[in-house]
Amino acid sequence: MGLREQTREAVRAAIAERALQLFDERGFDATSVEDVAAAAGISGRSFHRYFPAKEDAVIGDATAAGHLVAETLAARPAGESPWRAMRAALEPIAALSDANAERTLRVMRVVNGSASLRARHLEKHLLWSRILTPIMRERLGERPGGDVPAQAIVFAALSCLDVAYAGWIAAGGAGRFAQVLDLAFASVGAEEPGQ
Amino acid sequence: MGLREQTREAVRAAIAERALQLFDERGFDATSVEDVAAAAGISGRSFHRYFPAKEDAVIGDATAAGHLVAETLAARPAGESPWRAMRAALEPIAALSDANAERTLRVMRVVNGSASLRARHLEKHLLWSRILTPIMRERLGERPGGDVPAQAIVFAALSCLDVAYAGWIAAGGAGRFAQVLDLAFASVGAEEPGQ
DNA sequence: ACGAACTTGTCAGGGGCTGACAAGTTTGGC
DNA sequence: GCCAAACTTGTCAGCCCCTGACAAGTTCGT
Repeated sequence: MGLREQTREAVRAAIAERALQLFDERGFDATSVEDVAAAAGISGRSFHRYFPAKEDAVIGDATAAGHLVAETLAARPAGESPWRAMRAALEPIAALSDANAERTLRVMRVVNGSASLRARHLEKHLLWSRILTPIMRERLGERPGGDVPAQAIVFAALSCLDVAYAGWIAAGGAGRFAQVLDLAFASVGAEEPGQ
Repeated sequence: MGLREQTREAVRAAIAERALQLFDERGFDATSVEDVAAAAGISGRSFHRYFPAKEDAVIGDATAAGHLVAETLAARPAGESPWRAMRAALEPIAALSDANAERTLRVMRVVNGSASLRARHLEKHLLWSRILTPIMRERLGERPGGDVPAQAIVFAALSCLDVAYAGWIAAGGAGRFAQVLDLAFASVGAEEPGQ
């Protein structure tokens, strides 16, 4: 990686840090891009050269995390039930969330506080599902109904992820996140799905 | 209902109709509020007096449908499994979708074609969940983990609803929507959830 | 050192949305 | 029918998000 790209990444991180701080203090909607840019010492126009949208300063890179989950899912043993495999595929996310509990809580608190951030967050799920659904379909084997079964499992799992985050935040970040995620999965899924 | 309120509702419906038509033809993002307003014979400012946001002309009243689902869920027999009860609670929505298949398909096609419309659509789920979660919690009885189990079931069910819509659209609206919804539910849910 | 590649700020402009205000219309009591 | 109150409408001004274009400055590889 060139030096230029390296500094660019550093500046990017600095802006994101400043942005998260301001959003947490004053609220996402009550903080303009100009505010963030000024706090980071750049122009408003330059902010958008680092982040296509205001929300992206909080959400971060969605693709990377998506592929991490996809690889984990693809590596699960074939005998494992779909639902259990999905839970396992999300383990890297859960582990990261527990390892960086403080920051994760802050981010998710900010995200949950704004409709446009929630929206952007859910678009991430849509992106993930496009990667995960083909893997899940292969795992399910021949079934009628096209992508519906695979997609239903994937989205239900991602819903569990979000519900777990909400529950974890509601508990003030007490306990391990992975455990809350387990509870969410156990509340929904079948070990042996019908059809 | 007063005469004034009646005409207001009629104008509202006319604008929504015109808007949906334009959005379907040119795309949601490529159509400005001004365009819709001009097509409806009003000013852009007046559009926002009928709809708080551009998206609302497509999405419609979210609260009404939410309460319909909530009432149906509350009326399900206590012995029924949570997952089966959720499926039954969505039956009014499915029935409406099948009864107005043409329009439902059009709306969902437009919604799926724009990120901001998808976002608005998912905010509706959030609203519904706030109504449904307490009912589901009561149905589940005493469980550890606060709202997590109830919320996980609710959101997983709403995910199935959306996946079913996507599947139905992908099939060009062939067959009954309720049947696609059944498939989605069967792919995910347990009759007897753990914990 | 020097040209190429990249970054930055400024300016201009489109589009969503809101508050304020004046002009016009409808409503309900008389 | 008449009139005051209530409501609707268009216009104007303004904030904010986001983008393209351009000129000025900086950095990189040779």
